[in-house]
Amino acid sequence: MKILDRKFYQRDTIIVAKELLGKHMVYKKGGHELIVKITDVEAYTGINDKACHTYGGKRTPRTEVMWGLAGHAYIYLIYGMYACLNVVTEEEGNPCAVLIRGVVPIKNREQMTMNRYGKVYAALSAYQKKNFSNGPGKVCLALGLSKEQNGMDFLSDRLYIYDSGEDMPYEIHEGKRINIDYAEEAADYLWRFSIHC
DNA sequence: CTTGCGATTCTA
DNA sequence: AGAATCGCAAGG
Repeated sequence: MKILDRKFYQRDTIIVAKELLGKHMVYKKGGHELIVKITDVEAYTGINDKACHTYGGKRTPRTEVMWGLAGHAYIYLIYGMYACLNVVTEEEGNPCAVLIRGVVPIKNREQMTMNRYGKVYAALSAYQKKNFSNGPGKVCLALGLSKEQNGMDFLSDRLYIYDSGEDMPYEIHEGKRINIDYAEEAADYLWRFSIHC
C-alpha cells in the first residue's frame, strides 16, 4: 500500500485521471475510516477547456483552490443541493482537476449507507444498492463530504489516496463527459474514464 | 442588488 | 419527463 504523493498529482490531468482508477480513497470522519475504490472519473483541463470552471482563465472565490497546489480537494455545490469532489492536478497556476464521478465502498459501507439514507444497507432496495455511489453527488453524500471540506489536502492524515497493490486487470472505458452540452466541441472530447467492477 | 443557471438526483 | 433548490458569477 503506497500513498500517492504530491508529484503524482502534479502531472498531466488526463494521465492522473486514468491512473486514479482502481485506487483507494480514504476519508476519516467522526472516528470512522471510510474507504472507497475509484471507478469513474472525468478530466477538466483548465483554461483551454470550455467545460472547465476555469475556462478562459476565470478565477473566482469558488475556483480559487484549482489555481493552487495539486493534490487538494476542490469541492463545489451544484444545482443548489449536491456537492461534487475533484482532485486538483498539474503545476500551480495551471488550474485543472479530476472529477470523481463514481466509487464502490471498500470499508465501512454501513456508515456510508447511514450518511446517504439513514438506514442499514440491508434495508435498501435493489435499485439503491445498484446505484449506491455511481454519481458525483452520491459520492459526496456517502463519504460525508460537503463544501466545508473544500481545499482539504489529499496528503493529510484524514484524507488520502493509495495504491492498494492489487493489479489493474481492468479495461479503461473512455466516453464523453456528462452534462456539459454548453461546452461546444469540448463536449465531444473523450475525457471520461471508467472501469467496470 | 438582480438575475439566470448549473461537472445532479430522484420520482413518476 | 419534470421538479427540487440555492450558491455563484456576471451585469447594471
